[in-house]
Amino acid sequence: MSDRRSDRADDASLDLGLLPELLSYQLRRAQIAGFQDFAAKVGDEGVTPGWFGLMVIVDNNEGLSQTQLARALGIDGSTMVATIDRLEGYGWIRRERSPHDRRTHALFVTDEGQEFLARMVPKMRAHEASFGAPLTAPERQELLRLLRKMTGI
Amino acid sequence: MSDRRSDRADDASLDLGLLPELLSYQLRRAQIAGFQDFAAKVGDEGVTPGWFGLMVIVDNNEGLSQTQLARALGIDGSTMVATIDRLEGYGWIRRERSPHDRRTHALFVTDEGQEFLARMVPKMRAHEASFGAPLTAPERQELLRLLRKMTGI
DNA sequence: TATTGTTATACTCTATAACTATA
DNA sequence: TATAGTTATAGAGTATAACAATA
Repeated sequence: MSDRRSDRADDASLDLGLLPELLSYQLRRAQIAGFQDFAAKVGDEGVTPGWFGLMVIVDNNEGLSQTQLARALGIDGSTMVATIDRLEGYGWIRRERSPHDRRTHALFVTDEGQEFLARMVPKMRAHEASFGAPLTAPERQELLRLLRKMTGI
Repeated sequence: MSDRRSDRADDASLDLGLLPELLSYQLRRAQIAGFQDFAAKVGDEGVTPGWFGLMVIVDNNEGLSQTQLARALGIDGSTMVATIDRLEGYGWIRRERSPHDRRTHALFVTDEGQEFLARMVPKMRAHEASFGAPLTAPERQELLRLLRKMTGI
């Protein structure tokens, strides 16, 4: 390594300019930090936050369609296909032709999917606890309130 | 559309279970909302929040290396190459062989890049204002404080 | 030996467009 | 005509591994 001080040396010295005062920037940083903590505490089966959320929504809305699920997650229906394919391949989600509208696939969490969720939920709560650990309980609630207020409920 | 109520009808009725109480979930939602507002208010030149942040960091740390920049952004050095290639192609960033260590590329914002930033920064502030509009000024500051506290400064 | 930047390659997530089966 | 799901395809963004130049 050079000992010339005219070369910038350690990364910690970088000046982030106006970034730290931007909500967008701090939100992105917090979300990345959350993702990394999730990967360490929850993601040992290769699961992502998105997959976890998808499983929870199907579990709480049995029989919903792929289109409804895609809308709830804000993604295109074509994107949903491969995701459900994989989750079905893992045996966690089951597609069923709806008898009322034979175009739609009603989605269900299988027994194996229930076991997966039963394993995940405590890990998810542990992740929440460790990720939110720097905050007091009222601060954590206030953060949730402010985030909800900003995005509109 | 079916009139059978045994089919789930409107997406608004979906039950999100434990998700709304999770910091990870609300952070992700807020970040997505922020990204969309950014795209509407700032992204008219096809720029992303990541590119904007990169330009700001180079602007505030002229002559830094690609490796330093990659570390500051938390991405791999190999990923940085194509990004700098494009930004160089747009004429916003300039690579220069460092005379002290001829392996490294010192990065600089070009005059055109400065003009780009001069156009972007006001748009970014407008985006911040509209995105944070549901919050009062003290709430916005408190949100920033809580996010910083959680991710460790 | 180690590091910087590069290339080749692959994987994930996302979208658009065209298609089919069905409504 | 319109909608649900599918397929083909493409574009970002990311990573790992191997490499040349340089330290």
